[in-house]
Amino acid sequence: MAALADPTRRAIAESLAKGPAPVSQIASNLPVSRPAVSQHLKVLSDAGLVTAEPQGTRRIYRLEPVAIAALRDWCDRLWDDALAAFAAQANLISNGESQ
Amino acid sequence: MAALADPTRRAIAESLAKGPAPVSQIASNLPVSRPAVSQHLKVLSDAGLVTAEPQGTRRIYRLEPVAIAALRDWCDRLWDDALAAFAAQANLISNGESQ
DNA sequence: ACTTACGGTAAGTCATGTCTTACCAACACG
DNA sequence: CGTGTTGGTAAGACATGACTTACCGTAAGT
Repeated sequence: MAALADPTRRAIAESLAKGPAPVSQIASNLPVSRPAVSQHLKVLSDAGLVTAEPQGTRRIYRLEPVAIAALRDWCDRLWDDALAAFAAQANLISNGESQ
Repeated sequence: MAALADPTRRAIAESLAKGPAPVSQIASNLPVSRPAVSQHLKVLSDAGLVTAEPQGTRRIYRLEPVAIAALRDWCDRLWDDALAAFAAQANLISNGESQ
């Protein structure tokens, strides 16, 4: 999740969500140089968010759906915990809490 | 979403998911000083992820569920796009693509 | 084989962010 | 009305990270 902190990396992720692409194509839609994109892709790859498949001199990067699912699960857990805590507090109040 | 990049802030968010708390209580469960927590809370507050309610000398922070929902929506959109792209490519192949 | 395109890596610069200590304001309580 | 507690802010040290240019390896095509 820390891998998606950088706006450029989020842009890369959103770009790859629309379909796999080689490095140059990704870089052409971004305001940074190609080596910068390579470095970002390394971070995303280390985080397991993307995978690369060599195809001749090109490397086709694609988004890894299971990693996105894991991220969504984290959000869901936070959401559920927050709701449970809210419900618990609501019960306390409805049971006659002193404020 | 960039606000949740820092591990300490994620820990704060997870802590607040279990229920509202004043600053000192949050800081007592973390390996950083109280001012650091205050600064993190400011970032989270600016991002709309948490809200504060003054209560005497204390300030009770609580997680903002709608912000969590927005985060989850972002994940869902990424997920849906990735699946749609995958399905589109699968259709191309099944229709007899030359690769 | 030579050339060209693609992409990863190294080195270096520069900005951003995180943490600390020190200080100050505000509310509650004796 | 002083005293203690709570918490936000300032200043500064320090690390981390993002970007650039330059370079090199590798595969494809003529």
